[in-house]
This record gives sequence, structure tokens and C-alpha cells, in this order.
Amino acid sequence: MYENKYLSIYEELVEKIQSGQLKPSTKLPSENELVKEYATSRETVRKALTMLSQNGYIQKIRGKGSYVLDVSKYDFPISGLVSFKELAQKMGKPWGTIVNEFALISPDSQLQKQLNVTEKDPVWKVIRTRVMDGEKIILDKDFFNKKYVPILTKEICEGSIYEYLEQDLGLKISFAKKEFFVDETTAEDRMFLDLQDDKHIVVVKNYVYLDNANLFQYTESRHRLDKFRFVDFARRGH
Amino acid sequence: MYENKYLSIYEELVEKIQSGQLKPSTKLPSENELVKEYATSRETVRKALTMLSQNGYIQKIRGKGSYVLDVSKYDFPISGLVSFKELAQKMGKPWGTIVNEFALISPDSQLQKQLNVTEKDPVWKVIRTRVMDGEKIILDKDFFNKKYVPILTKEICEGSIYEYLEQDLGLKISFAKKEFFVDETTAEDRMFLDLQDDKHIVVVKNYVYLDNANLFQYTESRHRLDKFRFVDFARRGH
DNA sequence: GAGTGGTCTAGACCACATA
DNA sequence: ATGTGGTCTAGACCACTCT
Repeated sequence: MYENKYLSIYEELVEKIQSGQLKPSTKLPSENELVKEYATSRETVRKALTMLSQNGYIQKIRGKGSYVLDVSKYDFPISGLVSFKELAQKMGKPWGTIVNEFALISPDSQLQKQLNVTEKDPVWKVIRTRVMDGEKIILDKDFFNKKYVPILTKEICEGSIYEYLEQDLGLKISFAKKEFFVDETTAEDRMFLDLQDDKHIVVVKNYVYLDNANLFQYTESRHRLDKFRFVDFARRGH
Repeated sequence: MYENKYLSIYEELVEKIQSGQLKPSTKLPSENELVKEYATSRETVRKALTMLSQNGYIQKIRGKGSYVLDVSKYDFPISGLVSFKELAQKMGKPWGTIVNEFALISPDSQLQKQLNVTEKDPVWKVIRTRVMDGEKIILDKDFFNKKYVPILTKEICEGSIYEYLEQDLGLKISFAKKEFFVDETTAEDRMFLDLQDDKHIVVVKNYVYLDNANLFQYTESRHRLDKFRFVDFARRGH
């Protein structure tokens, strides 16, 4: 077996829901039926169903069953951690990346706080413009703790840094804290982006942690107002 | 026993983390130790720890233990479903609500889609201005399916509608889908809010579902640019 | 009463980290 | 080798819905 049992059940059910084989507001097989179908124990089935519920695929109702939610209505895929490349590809848009700045720096006091490092810890600084449909709409300012990313090149930054980090370096991204707000545009924004007369810009600050709970990346992503959108699925209580 | 065992373990650990009794980057007792401490089974302890992990309180590391995360750094509490009243109270700010419009209407075609109803289903329409520090900064446009909210009054709308829905009507809010973007200001915005010369406004669309998976509320919340902020904690993968 | 999901148990084996 | 968290099992009892 290559995979965890509960994961394969989860993935199979996701596939069935996304493909329309299981339609919104219809009932899933009961837990006992799934136990027989997958020849496993009930807790394992329940683990898969809990994941489906938390990710917005189904609603479990006690005494009745598990019902498929209409996932087609909210699948604009920025919920969670998604790289620009993944996003652009999902939306089927032509896209590109321009590396404006690439350097190994000694962090100033503000960045020391943000990355939780001292001035002696070298930090990679990468400033990139994201282009979609021929327009420069996002300015990404990435800072990586060199302790966890010993080698980085301009060529890697032109592609997907995350692919490099996960596949080549084997880093495991575990969680992130995101923060959004609207800020005034800076000279830097005007230099690197196609702004209209906008005085404001949407800022997404992103603190990314590895699976050993160490902070290794701080990113500030500046989005043109008209090109920003975020979708979130949230369950209440616990 | 008034509560589920795993919930009480979860809540006790949350309390210890928030009070500083368990400090960031220290280790939690191991699962086996917690089993003894709470006189329960390991799966029950694990259920509590999984919740702590998903809510950003701890990081579990295989072979090592569970470590407390620094929750003080990201506690601006808009992650998830939080009412304006709860938020204002948490921030300790003086606040108020002005009910601009309160009516029972027949939904137009756009609203029919948004609330998933027909023109024959009556809908409560509530437009409220939220005031903080003497400034009108948020315009809330709420629409409730009357099927689930048979009675509503202007007085209730001046307080917390959610308190009424949950405590008096016994409705159980289960999940919500949120969507953010920046829109241009309308005449309505200018009428009900203290806008400076802003041409734009942050729009949060919120679709709220009950625990029977029925959509019962659609809210459009329009925030003045300089007063909008959103914080999100996201775990990657599953 | 039969069927559903929710909680809980006691035990097993595995993968990984540390010494 | 020991201790840690990750997965899985087979069974139990409960709360709820529907007929």
C-alpha cells in the first residue's frame, strides 16, 4: 500500500464529488456501507469523512447521513496556501514572472522581527513582478531564512520557488499565517506594477512555517485592487 | 459529565496556552502522559491535540512531541465566523449600530440566486451602519430567509442578530463561505458611511449555512479601506 | 425499532527522533 | 533501545431522525 487508507478514501470521494459522480445535496453511502465498501474500520472511514466536512465537500447530519455540498459555487482556489503559479495555471491564464531584485542581505530591524532572526543571519531577498494577461498586477517581496534555504538562484526565482523548496530541498511547508489589509501605494509599487491612478493596493503578508514549526519565509504580496480576490470556507465552533 | 471528554481536554489546554501557563516553543506532555493525566484513551487525547493543531495552537512533530506555537502573534480575531459585536468587544472599542433599513421583501433575481430562493419566498432585508470610535466604517447588508427566521424586529437588529438567532431561535450556524474583493464605492456607501475621498471599498460577501446544510443568510459587508483587516491561519495539505 | 452519525475504549503496529 | 506521534482495528454505547 502506497498511501494511508483514510487518505485514499478521502481522495476517491473528492474525485467523485468534483467529477459530478456524487451530486450536490444527495446522500453519501452511510459510514457502515463505506466500511464494507472499503473493507476497513469505521474510525478510518470517519477520518476521511471528517476531512471532507472540514474542506467543505460534505455536511454530516446526525441521524440522517452525510450530504454532498455544492462545491462548484465556491471553488475559486485561493483558500489555503496556493502559489501564484498554481493559481495562474488553474485559471488557465497566460502568466509570467519578472525577477526585479535578487540578493542575499543582512536583515534590517523590521525584517529581523518578521523573520524572527538576528542581523547576523543572512536572508534571501527576492522581488518579483507577476504578469497575467500582459498586465503587471502583483508584486511579490519574498524573504527566506538562508539557514533553511542554503542555495537559491535567479533562475529558480523565475520559475516556482515552492516547487524547488519542496521537491529539490525537501522542505515541508506546514502552516502559514496570512494577514490582509489595504495600504497606500509606494514608489516601488508604481515602478514595478501597471497601476492605474490607484492610490491604494491590497497587501497580503504571509508568514510560512516548516513542519518543525520554524518560521522560514516572510512574504509581502501587493495586489492591484481590481485583481484581488480571496475565498474562504470556514466552519464554526468545534 | 456535561461535556465531551475531548472537548474539555481541548479547552483546558487552550486555556493553559492562552494564559501563558504553557509557553510558546515548550513541549506539551506526551500523548501517553495526557492519557494518564485525563484518565482516558489515546484516541480521545489525540482528537483534542488534532483540534489544537488545526486551530494553530500547537505543532505536532512525529518522534519528538507537540510544541506550543506563539499564538500571541496572530490573535487578531477575524479568522472564522465572528460577529461585529464580538469583534468590537474583543478589541475593547466603543461601538454602535445604526439600523438604516428594515423590511420584509420579495427578492429580486440577483438575491434569489444568492439566497437560493424563489421570488415567492419572503426575505428579511436589514441594512446597518457599524460605528466605531465615532466613525461610520462598515455597512452591513443582511438578508435572511424568512423560512428560518420567522420573526425579526428592528430592536433585535440594533443589538446582535446572531445572539438572537442562536440563543432565542436555537439556530445552529454550521459553516460559511466568505469572499473578499475591492469594489468601487456606490451612492449608498457614501450615504451611510464616513468615507473620505475613497473611490474604493472592501466588500466581504458571506454565505451562511445552518447545520442541516441549508443556506439561510447572505450578507454583504462593506468596509472602509483603512479599517479593513483579515487574519487567517492555514494548514497545508492533509 | 432500525438506521444514522458522535464519542470512547484498549490494544496493535508503524515511522521517526534521540540518545 | 526507548519514546514519540501516525495509522488502524473491532467493538461498545449514545443521541438523533424517520417510519
